[in-house]
Amino acid sequence: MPDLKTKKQISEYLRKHNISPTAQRVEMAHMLLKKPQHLSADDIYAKVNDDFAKASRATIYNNLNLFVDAGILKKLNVNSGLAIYDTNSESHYHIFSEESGEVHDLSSDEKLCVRMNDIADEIVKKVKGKGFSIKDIQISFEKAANG
Amino acid sequence: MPDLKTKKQISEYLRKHNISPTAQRVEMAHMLLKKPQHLSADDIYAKVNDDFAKASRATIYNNLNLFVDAGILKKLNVNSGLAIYDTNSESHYHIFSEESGEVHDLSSDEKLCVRMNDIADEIVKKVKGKGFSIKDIQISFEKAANG
DNA sequence: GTTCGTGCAAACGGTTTGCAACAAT
DNA sequence: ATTGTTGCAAACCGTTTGCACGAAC
Repeated sequence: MPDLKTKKQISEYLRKHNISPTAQRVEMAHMLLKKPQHLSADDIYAKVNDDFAKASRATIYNNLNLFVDAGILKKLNVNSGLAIYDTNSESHYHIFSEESGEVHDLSSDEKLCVRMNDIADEIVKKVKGKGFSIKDIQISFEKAANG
Repeated sequence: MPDLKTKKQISEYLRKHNISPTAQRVEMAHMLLKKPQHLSADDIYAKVNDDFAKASRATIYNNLNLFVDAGILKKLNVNSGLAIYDTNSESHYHIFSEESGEVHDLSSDEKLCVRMNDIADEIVKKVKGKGFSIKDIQISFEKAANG
């Protein structure tokens, strides 16, 4: 993850991914990539227009898809039809709540991450033999109950 | 899982879950519960109307929600906005493809299941301390690549 | 002046809801 | 007669798309 503080750095980063750095795209990338986070399209729309006020919903969606195709973002389908965009393109495992919609990287907890990688490796081996590879592992949680 | 072959058995089963056994509901439950399977609402609509021809989409959706609330079915949100209904209310872990939409129970592979339960137990402990419990673990795969 | 990006509004697809007709007690 | 269920069509919500306007090389 390169430093992406200035708009110049963002522009270069986008160009490196074959995306021409328009004002809207730079603004989006700047907001998104300054830290690892999980945001819905609507969150992104709101945040971008909070301090810029110049990107329509269509543009947000178009550019999010562009970023995803370029590998800058990951699109997660964690709960009921709402897409979440993950600005950390390195971590692969997620824990989330269907009720609240919150999403966390499992890798932020080292002990869990190690074990997740263990189990993932095992699954990867099994599945690979059949011509597939693991794309993501998602764990959903809920408040209390069902212990 | 009780025997659910005859319509009489289905009716009793529904009543046991406080659902009055209308013709449409019995027909749906009969088709759904005869074996463990993962179906979309549209699959269910098509299958039910294949050999019965008398349940509208609204009724399918209404009754699916009823079944989910009663704990007869589990609703999975595995990929892009398409709900999948799981007739096996016992297994908790799934492996699925976002491209094709196919879903499998991880528990159908014993070795994976054991390891999944190991890791799940560990995660459950961690998460429980914070007032949460694990609801589901989902693993998504894709064809080849990214090995 | 051609190419590419944007913004609007309309379309889309899966799901839900309001309401009138219809059982079933 | 009341209660609950169905079916239709319209509404819904997140997302995509068509098209005309506008910016950039």
